[in-house]
Amino acid sequence: MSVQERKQRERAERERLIVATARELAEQQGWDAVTTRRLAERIEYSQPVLYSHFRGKREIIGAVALQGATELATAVRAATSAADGPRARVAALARAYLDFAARNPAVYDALFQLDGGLAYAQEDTPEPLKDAFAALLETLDEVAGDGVHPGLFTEVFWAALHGLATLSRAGRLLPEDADPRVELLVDRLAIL
Amino acid sequence: MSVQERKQRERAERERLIVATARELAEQQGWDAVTTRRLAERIEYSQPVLYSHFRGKREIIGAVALQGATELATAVRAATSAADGPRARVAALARAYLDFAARNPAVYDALFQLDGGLAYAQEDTPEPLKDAFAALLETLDEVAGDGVHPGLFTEVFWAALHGLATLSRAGRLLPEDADPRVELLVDRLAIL
DNA sequence: GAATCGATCCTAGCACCGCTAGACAATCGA
DNA sequence: TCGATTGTCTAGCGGTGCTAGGATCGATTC
Repeated sequence: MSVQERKQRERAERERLIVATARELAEQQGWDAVTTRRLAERIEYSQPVLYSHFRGKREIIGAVALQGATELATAVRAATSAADGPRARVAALARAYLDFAARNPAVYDALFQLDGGLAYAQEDTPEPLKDAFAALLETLDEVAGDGVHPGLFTEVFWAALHGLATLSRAGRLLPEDADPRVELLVDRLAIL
Repeated sequence: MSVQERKQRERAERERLIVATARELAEQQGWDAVTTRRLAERIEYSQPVLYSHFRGKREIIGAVALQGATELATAVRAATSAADGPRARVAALARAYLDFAARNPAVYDALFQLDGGLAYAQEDTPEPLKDAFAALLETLDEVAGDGVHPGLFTEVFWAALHGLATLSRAGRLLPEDADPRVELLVDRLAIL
């Protein structure tokens, strides 16, 4: 029994190594550089080993995405819980979100830009994704305004943040005015 | 001289054919299906012919993007000019933008999701891109609010629309509440 | 302790990708 | 009519994601 447990442990450890390496490589050189060959070489196993853990590259991206969702939720909750008052909380949320996207571009891509084979806004949506949305909802709930469904409000606010994040990163928006853009967004969307 | 002109005409015609075929194929089966081999086969020329018109696949995507930018600008202007009053104009703009993204997903991807090798928010940004932004600015200018730079306001509004467009299309948002989301966005962001 | 047998991993290769060198044919100017 | 130029194609390079099948290793059994 103990032998089997050790094997399972080692297997789980290797799976973590794969995901961590994929993430690292993606952050260093972009997802295009994350090929199954390079990934295999970095973990010092052959290519087919990857396929004994994941169905394919897509699932590896998905695994990185789930990791990212958990971290994003944590980052948002940490930022909002440290702020006083609704206005400050919403602003902190927005900054934390955009900061996460800027600091972890590859992870953000895995979450929202690439196809990680994950289900969204559905029954079988993985828990980390639901929880990340919940983290946004917790703070945005109180500023949705009367008669506005908090979920709907959160979706719109989230979409705005997502737009800012992606357009900024793609060079569609100049980075200089990032702060006033956030201020404008918070002041207009949130009802205090 | 006339012979040369005919050749130039034919060459330009073939270039249009390449772009149109790439766009068609992308809309039908997604950009992943747009390979240089398939594209060459569809236009009934060999692969290298593509490279006598474009530096590579990226430039073909860029060409589709520029076409899309022109059409997006036209669609937005048509919608806003048909609306009465600032509120109606902004709402029409938002709907026209999201409608364009939903009806031409591949073109929208070429514009904002994929790398078409185009410069944005810079000196050498191609005219169609500048004009598409200008089309948004024309209408949003009047609802930016006092003391808010219209360009900055347009960027934020655009980012919100872009977020809604991409998250909707990726299945991150359920399509049912599309209308109320737009209403909320317009009511909150625009100062009437 | 040796033999067996199953799990595990790797080598090799598939079909496809973007892109290009070099052979070939068609057309043009002299 | 002939040479030069232009245009196009065939063939192939190195890369991709993914997989079949053989080899090897280690736990189990006698």
